[in-house]
Amino acid sequence: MEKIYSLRAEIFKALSHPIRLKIVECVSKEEKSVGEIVKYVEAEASNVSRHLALLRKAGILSDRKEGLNIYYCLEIPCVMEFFSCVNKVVKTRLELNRDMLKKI
Amino acid sequence: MEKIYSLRAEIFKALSHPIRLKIVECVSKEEKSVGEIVKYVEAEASNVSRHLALLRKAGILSDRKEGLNIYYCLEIPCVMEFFSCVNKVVKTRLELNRDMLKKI
DNA sequence: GTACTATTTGATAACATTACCAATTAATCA
DNA sequence: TGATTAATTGGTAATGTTATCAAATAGTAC
Repeated sequence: MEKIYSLRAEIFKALSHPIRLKIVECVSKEEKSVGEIVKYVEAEASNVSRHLALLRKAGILSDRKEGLNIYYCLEIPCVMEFFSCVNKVVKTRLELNRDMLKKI
Repeated sequence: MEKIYSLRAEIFKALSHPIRLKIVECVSKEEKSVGEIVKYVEAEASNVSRHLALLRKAGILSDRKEGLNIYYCLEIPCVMEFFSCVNKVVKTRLELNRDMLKKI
């Protein structure tokens, strides 16, 4: 398997967790401190910290230190364009479920 | 965590494996039989079969049976638009690696 | 120096994913 | 019927991911 497919897969893997998707949404408009992100996603700080590190390592977020705070922002804004397509897939799946329900 | 983030994450998870990305590429232009896909991705048939099932379950591929063969095709063409953005991230990462290399 | 706050890291246990080989199903045809 | 081909499924061991709690780091202010 050519390496390029693995490199691409890593980006999708970085986006394949609900907390990480919520983090991406949180920082998509403007940078946010870790504290703000933790409040937004409603998860344990240490857990969020790991997800942030993973997103940074994948190249999706970048960070900046200022005093005690660390601010994260979306490094690759085009990632946001994924969501309308993903919502389309999700919608189709939910509609299929609804149609199956009708048949019961 | 709202359910919608988990549903979205499942789509990304389905795309987060090199073999599955190669499968998506393989069937993106026209439907292909499992045999053709197996040749294209150069992996074990049983392995490819499981990846195909996963992509179908996620709603990304659909399948059609004809005689002994099963044909898969891309159900959600907009997925292909992800790749130019993903390549951008990959390129940035590779450039960072190159720049680090220069400093050694 | 101590105290305080923000964030990350270590250790670990629970859980999920993957590849492999063998066995199975399903369709076709002689 | 049995043989052949295409594809999937069962079992399993190896590997990877995640959440949690405690501990550590790093910056600020006194």
